Amino acid sequence: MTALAPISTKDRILDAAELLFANDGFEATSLRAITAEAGVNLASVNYHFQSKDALLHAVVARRAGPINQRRIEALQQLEEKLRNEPIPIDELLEAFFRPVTECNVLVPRMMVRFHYLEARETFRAIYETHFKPVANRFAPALRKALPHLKPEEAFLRMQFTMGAFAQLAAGSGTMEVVSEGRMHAPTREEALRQLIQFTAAGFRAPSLGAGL
Amino acid sequence: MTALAPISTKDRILDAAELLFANDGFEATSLRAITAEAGVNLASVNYHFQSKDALLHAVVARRAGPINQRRIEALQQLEEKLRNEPIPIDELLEAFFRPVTECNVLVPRMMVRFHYLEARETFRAIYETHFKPVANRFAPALRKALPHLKPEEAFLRMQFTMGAFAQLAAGSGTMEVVSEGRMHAPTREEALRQLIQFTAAGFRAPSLGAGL
DNA sequence: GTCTATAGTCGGATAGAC
DNA sequence: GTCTATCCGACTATAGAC
Repeated sequence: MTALAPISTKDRILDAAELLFANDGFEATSLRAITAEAGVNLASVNYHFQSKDALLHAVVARRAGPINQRRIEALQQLEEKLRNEPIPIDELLEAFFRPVTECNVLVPRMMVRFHYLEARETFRAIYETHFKPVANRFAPALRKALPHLKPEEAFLRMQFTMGAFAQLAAGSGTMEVVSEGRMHAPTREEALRQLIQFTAAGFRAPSLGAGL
Repeated sequence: MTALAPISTKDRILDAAELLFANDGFEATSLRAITAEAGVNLASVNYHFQSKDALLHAVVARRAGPINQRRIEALQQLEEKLRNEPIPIDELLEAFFRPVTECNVLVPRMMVRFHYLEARETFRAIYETHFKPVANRFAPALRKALPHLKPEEAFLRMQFTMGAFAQLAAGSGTMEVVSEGRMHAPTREEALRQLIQFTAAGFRAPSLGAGL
């Protein structure tokens, strides 16, 4: 049924915008490119959404909702299973990242752009709305999992982790390009396991103590 | 002497472009914004550089040359000191990242944008010219330092590392913003040490073996 | 809801005087 | 080398017919 349902103009626009925002960035993507990709009329964007900025919000919101819900569900399951005991860092990381890797590939790439590298005010608003609440939900469990780290260290390492993930999400075919075809890209599952292996070890590394 | 030397129009443009490209991105930065920031005439950009793309190349080239030279010098010193023995991964990482953190803060932020997230052909060319040669120079030492990893794993972890660094470089005041003022940002030296601590531990983590 | 047509703005780049 | 003035294309957004 869903497979046969006709795709509305609104959804065609959202799909095209997601694709182009993820691949080319927000500034570099024109509404003309989006409507051409979607096979719809230029004016329909301003009819269904009010502006390019509002379209961006809609594109993010469509994906962020389900992802964040599954993140929180996964965290709740871990909390119930371990009842007050600290959740191992690799399980926390999996709860946070698996919901992202399991959805459309474009989404993480797009989110990465928005969360970290586009500087406009719009992206700040998106961060506040869609990312911050989840981060706050995970923060206490993260602190309990990392008693050996000072808050600043834990925070910095969480940033490193987000960056490592971003790198993974942003790169489409990076491995083939850089290695000039000698290596094959990992599957999503392999990449996720490698990410967790790498970042969990980073989190477990001793505190640097004095200084920070 | 250098402090009193008058700043040429060309350099004023390069400085302004670096600032704005780093903060707002290439697409979002207009030549008009650059010339306004630099306090020079609009037409001077097309006089000194031929186009916006060529200006971008010039902005990157001015910084990438010295940085890469110091990276390779640091690597050579390690190679001479250790004579055929593998270089510890944390020393390799320091040789690679310290030259970047020691220059103007804007540069890494800008390079991060260009290396990973702006999709245009221009950025590919910049990568090929300024980044790939250094990566190739470091690659053998990296392999020797990581005998427990398969090539694909080592490569993937190097990507994670670049992402972690990118996150650090891209965020100006991220820690203050996200923690709502409860934490202070680390100094550059602290941040570098934390980055190396984190990523070196990630590299040392056991291979995941089968699968990848 | 979907189109055409266009307003109004801003972008990169250039011509030509000084 | 530096300016003013301008071309011309591309952009977002909207008005108004259907």
